[in-house]
Amino acid sequence: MLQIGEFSKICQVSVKTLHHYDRLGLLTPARVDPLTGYRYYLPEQIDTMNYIQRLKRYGFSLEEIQRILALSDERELRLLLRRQKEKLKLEQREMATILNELQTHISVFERTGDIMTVQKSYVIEVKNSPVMHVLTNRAKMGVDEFGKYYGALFERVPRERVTPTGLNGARYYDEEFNSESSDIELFIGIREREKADTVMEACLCAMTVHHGGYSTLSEAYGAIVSWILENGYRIAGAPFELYLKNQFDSLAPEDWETEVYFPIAKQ
Amino acid sequence: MLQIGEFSKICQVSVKTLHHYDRLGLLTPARVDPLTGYRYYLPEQIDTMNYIQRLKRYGFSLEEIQRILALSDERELRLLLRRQKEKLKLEQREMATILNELQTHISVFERTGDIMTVQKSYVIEVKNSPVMHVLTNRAKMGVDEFGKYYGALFERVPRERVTPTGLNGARYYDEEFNSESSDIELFIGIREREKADTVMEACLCAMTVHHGGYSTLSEAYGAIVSWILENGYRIAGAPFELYLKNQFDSLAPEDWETEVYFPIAKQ
DNA sequence: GCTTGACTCTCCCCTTGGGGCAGATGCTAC
DNA sequence: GTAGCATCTGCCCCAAGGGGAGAGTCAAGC
Repeated sequence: MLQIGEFSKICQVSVKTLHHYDRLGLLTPARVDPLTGYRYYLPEQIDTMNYIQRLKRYGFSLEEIQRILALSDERELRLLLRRQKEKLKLEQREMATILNELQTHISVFERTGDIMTVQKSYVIEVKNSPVMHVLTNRAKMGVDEFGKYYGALFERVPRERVTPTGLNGARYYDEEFNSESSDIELFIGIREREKADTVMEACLCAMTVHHGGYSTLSEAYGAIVSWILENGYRIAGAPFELYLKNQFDSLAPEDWETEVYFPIAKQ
Repeated sequence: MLQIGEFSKICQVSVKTLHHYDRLGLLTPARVDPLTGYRYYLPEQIDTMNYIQRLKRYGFSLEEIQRILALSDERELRLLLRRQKEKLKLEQREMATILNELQTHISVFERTGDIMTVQKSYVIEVKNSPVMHVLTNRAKMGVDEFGKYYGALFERVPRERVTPTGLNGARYYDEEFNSESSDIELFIGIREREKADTVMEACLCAMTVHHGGYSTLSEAYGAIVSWILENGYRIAGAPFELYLKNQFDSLAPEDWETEVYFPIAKQ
């Protein structure tokens, strides 16, 4: 039997951590002296501890680790490991995108000497939005469910024998930016006016083109809104985006292009 | 002037976050009504908010961001951005290593059907440690200062005209594994017995070879210690490691090799 | 047998970046 | 005048522990 200090040294974790895991029920000592409360561990528990540390490195939370330890189904475990791998890969790609963004930022900063240039370079245009015949799908959704809802929308294309124009986008009705549940209307442009759910008429808009991944998209929104406020217009409707170039064109995030439109009217 | 709700929508951050930033002094509203406490923001503050979100994506903490916003020195800012880039790159490399580890784990698991195999594959040997003549440097250090202290040690090689054998390692005296401050003795093996600081005599050891990066090294320690406890030996001295293959051989972490030695004696 | 120092216990507060809710006002429109 | 939002402050909560206080425990030395 090992005292907590010895066990902690062998496993290279702090005593605090062992207390914590005991309290969570994640790794309870083999024996706890009922009089003194001293914790005693068995050598076999070193393996369990190493396994826990390993799963922690893989990015599982302690709660998930606890479930994994209690798991008897081998297939389920396999599934969880694979899913975690995909999650790590995704994080890695996101980190690569951010690194790219940071590199761009540094270059622009060193060239111009202004730290804000990189996010102020939006050219705002006032023009009529294009007329579009669209299939639409409006729902309360989280931004992570975008793909799911878009999929459902695209399934209608062959079924209803329509021809996509390639102009796809989304309109944000309640702009709370909850990110977990917003009122979003997805749409895909089609040629056939008579088969469309809606015809989006032209309307006067302030718009700009956003280059890059969606994490910086709010900067485009900010740029347009401040332009509107500073130029004597007011927002006259829900804003929408058109996805000109994105991941479905097999492009890296830094090459994506998105048009952001805000319907406006003179004050 | 914008109310907090409008400002929050434009910047796509929650009202809670704006309250939080106000309390931290990170982004204070341009005007706060002294009677009602209502916060009012200027359109220009949208840029600041976007800048903050950008720095947050780059991985700066809110405290760091506050310092950056207060910064007037352009060179210092450049330095901070570059340093952050290096930090992100390091994280990215670490994530790649972990992904590799996870992939190996999944393969071994699918081949053997046992989730623990991958960390139980240490072959423990009982043998005499090699006799080594070494230059040593014992100090309280954090694991992240390893490189620094090793550098100092290697500078002595040309100065004292000694010939490295390529057997380098470290001995851990106080095995608290504080990771921030441990009593560690670094050593590099040399040919010349008479010029050595210490001669490490052969002693009976339980040892194993660890393959892979150092994040899993504690599993080797755990494996040896449980073997010692289960086989009627006791630990008879401070353990040490020999770095056979590592980053200085331009190898990826998964190809590194480390020998771990624990001096032992019969119970 | 006593003391000393090392080890361990529980309990409470702290960290980061906010989220959620309660109860109280404020603002605006009808 | 009042209904329905918007907003305010204040309090507790999350994960994964860290730090320290104050008290009890254990083994060794005298």
